[in-house]
Amino acid sequence: MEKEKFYISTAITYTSGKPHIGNTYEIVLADAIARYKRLTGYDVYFQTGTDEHGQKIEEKASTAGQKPQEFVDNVALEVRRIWDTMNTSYDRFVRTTNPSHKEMVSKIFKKLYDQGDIYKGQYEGLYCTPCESFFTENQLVDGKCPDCGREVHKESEEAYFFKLGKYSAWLEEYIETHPHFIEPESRKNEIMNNFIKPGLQDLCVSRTSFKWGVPVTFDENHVIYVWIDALSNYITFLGYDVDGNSSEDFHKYWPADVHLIGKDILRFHTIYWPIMLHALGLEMPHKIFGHPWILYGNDKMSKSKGNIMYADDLVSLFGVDAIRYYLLHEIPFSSDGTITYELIIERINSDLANVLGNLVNRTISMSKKYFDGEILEPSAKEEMDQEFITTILSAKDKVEREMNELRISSALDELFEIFRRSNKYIDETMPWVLAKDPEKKDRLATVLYHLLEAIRHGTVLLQAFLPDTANEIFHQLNTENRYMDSLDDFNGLDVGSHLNDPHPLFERIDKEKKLVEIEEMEK
RNA sequence: CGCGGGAUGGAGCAGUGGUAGCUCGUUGGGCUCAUAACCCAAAGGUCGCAGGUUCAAGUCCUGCUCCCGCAACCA
Repeated sequence: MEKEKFYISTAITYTSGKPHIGNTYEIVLADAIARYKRLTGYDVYFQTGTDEHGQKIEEKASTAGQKPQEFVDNVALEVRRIWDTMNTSYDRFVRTTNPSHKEMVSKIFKKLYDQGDIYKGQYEGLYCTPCESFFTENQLVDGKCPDCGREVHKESEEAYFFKLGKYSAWLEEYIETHPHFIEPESRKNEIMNNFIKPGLQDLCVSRTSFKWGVPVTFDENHVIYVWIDALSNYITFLGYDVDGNSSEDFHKYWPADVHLIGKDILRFHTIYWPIMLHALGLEMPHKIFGHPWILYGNDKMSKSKGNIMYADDLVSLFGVDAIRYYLLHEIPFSSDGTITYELIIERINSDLANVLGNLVNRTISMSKKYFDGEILEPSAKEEMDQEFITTILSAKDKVEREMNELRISSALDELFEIFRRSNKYIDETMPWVLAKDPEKKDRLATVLYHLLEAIRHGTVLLQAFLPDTANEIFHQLNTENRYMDSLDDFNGLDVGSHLNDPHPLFERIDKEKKLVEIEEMEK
């Protein structure tokens, strides 16, 4: 039977600078979903990358004394390095400066122009001559240019516009008849009430104020609006062709199942993008999910506040899986989450070191001590085991339910219930007491089998979230049985096989000491 | 009255109108296989404020206070 496909994308990162932990959250979130879908048997296509055009980049490059291409090459490399540091399993890393992408964006623009969805008109706005920039009424500071403080004046210039208004009613109806198209729901309401219901204005989709972008082929003074360029990445890199010669991959994977994006760019993905697709006669993505932000304490991360955390620094302090765990578990589904060093340390100690790490360590140690690490037949089941086993077996469906709603944090909670319940089972069965009575040897072997098998169940699911840790546990268990379908039964470990030596998975962190260390480092 | 969200024990969050839950932290106890870890128990909440509907409201309605986000071509 052919596998069902699953296409997930992150937004492409704007290459104006190094991405911080908040930007990195998105790729990790997408990665957990992608890994989980692969684990459960989907043919997954996971795309991420960088958005490399626009005025801001042109300016940044110039400040850095570099050519724009040189500048974005460096940033893209940095982005990719961070994505790799986070151990994310994207299938393709795309860059909008790719020549075939640019060519297709031009063609898309041309097609929309030819069919009358894009037209040439006049852009009117408040213009600051020295800064060569247009501003809106709201952007002005005391009625003057927010950048230089000088007077602005009304000016108009030629520009191309996209007829959003024409599709306004269609979009409104589409969103209303597809309740899961935009999530979380609060975001949907925001978009509907603020933008769609009042009626959409035509969007200015060309610029003449800078050069770093995809040119309008039939009018060389104009550069295509960066969002048209950026959004197209979801189809161009899959092999979409405007002339009807799209690739096999395109037919196979489009429409996307999930566009995972930050809540700040929801507008572009829920208005411009669907309308573009509709105008091109393409299907809609199934779901656009606007994830929340990560705040440092109560503040938004920003350079001016000096409170930016970077993924690579955090990883060198705490390890990849600890950071992955924090991001995946601590950020709520629809409201902004918080990150601080204290919270990271608390989470590592209580969940990873105590609940998970210590469980694996004590279980394997007992097995080593009592049976030299050999896995023996669980031949002495007792009444009390049933409830334990049932709990372990039920975790898979609970995790599935949460993952289908993209509630990653709740899925992890359900998964960790396996480890929590196992720690309790140790106290209920007291293996160290059984070990003192030679007649209880079969019972002891059974208890240990149950524990090891429960750990294996948890670890199979854990692969989606903490892949390195899962690999290490499988190694210690000395098993290759890491597939989802092995979770329907409770007999996945080979009797007669031997465990490898236990190694702590996560060291407990001395909070005070670590915080001092971090403070020293930041000086 | 621009729109949307939020206000629940020390912290972070769940909560379909019917005895207020979870994780962490705190306190006491237990155990000793294990990473001072694990298990049990307890303390701790007038569920932002004021009204209303209902046999019954954290959950519905109205008003108010405070916090956050969005407000269009800036990616």
